Amino acid sequence: MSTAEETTGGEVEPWEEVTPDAARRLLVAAVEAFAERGYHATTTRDIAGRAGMSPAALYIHYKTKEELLHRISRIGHDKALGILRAAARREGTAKERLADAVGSFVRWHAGRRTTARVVQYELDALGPDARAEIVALRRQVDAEVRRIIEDGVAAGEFDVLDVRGTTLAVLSLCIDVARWFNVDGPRTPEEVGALYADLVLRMVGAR
Amino acid sequence: MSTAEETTGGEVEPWEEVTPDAARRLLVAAVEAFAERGYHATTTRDIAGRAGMSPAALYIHYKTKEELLHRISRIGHDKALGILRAAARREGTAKERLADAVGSFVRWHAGRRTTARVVQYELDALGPDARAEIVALRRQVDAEVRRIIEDGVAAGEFDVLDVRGTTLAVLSLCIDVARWFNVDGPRTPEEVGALYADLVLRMVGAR
DNA sequence: GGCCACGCTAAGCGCCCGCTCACCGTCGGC
DNA sequence: GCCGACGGTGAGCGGGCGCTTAGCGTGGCC
Repeated sequence: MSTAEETTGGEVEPWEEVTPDAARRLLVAAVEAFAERGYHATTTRDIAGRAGMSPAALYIHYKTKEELLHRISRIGHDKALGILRAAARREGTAKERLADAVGSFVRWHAGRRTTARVVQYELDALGPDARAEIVALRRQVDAEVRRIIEDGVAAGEFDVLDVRGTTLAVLSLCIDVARWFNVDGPRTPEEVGALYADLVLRMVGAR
Repeated sequence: MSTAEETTGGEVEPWEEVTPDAARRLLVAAVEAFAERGYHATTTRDIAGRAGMSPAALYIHYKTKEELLHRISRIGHDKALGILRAAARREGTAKERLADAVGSFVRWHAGRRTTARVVQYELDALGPDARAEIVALRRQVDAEVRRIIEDGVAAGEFDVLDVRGTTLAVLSLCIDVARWFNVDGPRTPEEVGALYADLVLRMVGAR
């Protein structure tokens, strides 16, 4: 989890773990298509076309279109969870850790918006088994944030009435960035991350 | 805009303006189907079936499947905007108005979750003209919230650095309720509305 | 009672979907 | 130089999609 990977410029194509090369190109094409049009509105011909291959090539590397979504969702959630964990488990006060966690989580959702959009909003298109696996990962994300907030409350740093509800709201706020963030808009991922870190510290009543 | 309409129990079917009866039944069926599976994954046969009609019946009342989505989106946005306006334009301090606006807006997104889900998350499925119309309504929603925050800042009630950014975050927080709210979950729409009103007042640094 | 207007259905058209299959070019090992 | 393994293609299958059309039952009006 290097800092280079965590920055949001997108210089590092973050699908290096997907091999062989053709499988990665298909997966990147699928991410773009799913993010633009949604899973159900995307055709396998469109994905293959973006990857510069014939429709049949897709089925050499993936059993079905759904498997593509599953792989994207799995890898994306792993990445998001890793980023959050790195911030949550560093040294520092609860306030510092929460600001860091929200900042980096938001930077990822804004900077890698296409991936985040698929990961966060196409969950329902997965079958029951795959969905269950992803839901388990989401619970870990929730637990990570909740723990920071609980630490802050215990240390007297935060003033929170409803820890679970506030955790939900904080995550909801961060995740929804993937819906509205516009690459051509006036804000950089860094700016949104800083703004959101401040807003979340206010939400938890950080002193 | 009676208070009865604004409450979230769902006793009042809010599609009374849609006539004749068959057209309303089809529209209600479409809302349910779109909310469950998404626009693209919903078939016209499914909608007609839920309304107890043959597939062809749909086309007597609506030109296309997209027109159904457009009508739903238009009516839903009108409703959401009306609810927000009623709260935003009442008498009271900026703090009271903001709490009221967030509370009622969130209660609507939670209590009428199926409608809100379609309205907020299926925008991209509309064609360019219909989308432009809806986007204009969204700008009015944004302007309404921004005005309360500006009023509060001007009156010295709020402490906000970035008014546009904070407005965006507040709306994002409210809208995303439609994604995660679960009718069978532990929270009522009223509870979420109250929690969120408190969180938003913290975000704007209300004294 | 005759008749039309209207709401609806049964059947189906043309299209494009996800996916398959028979086949092919290339490249490393002997 | 031949051969199998492998990654890829062209063509196309079965099916379900959005939508249309011909025709039918019924209720209101004279």
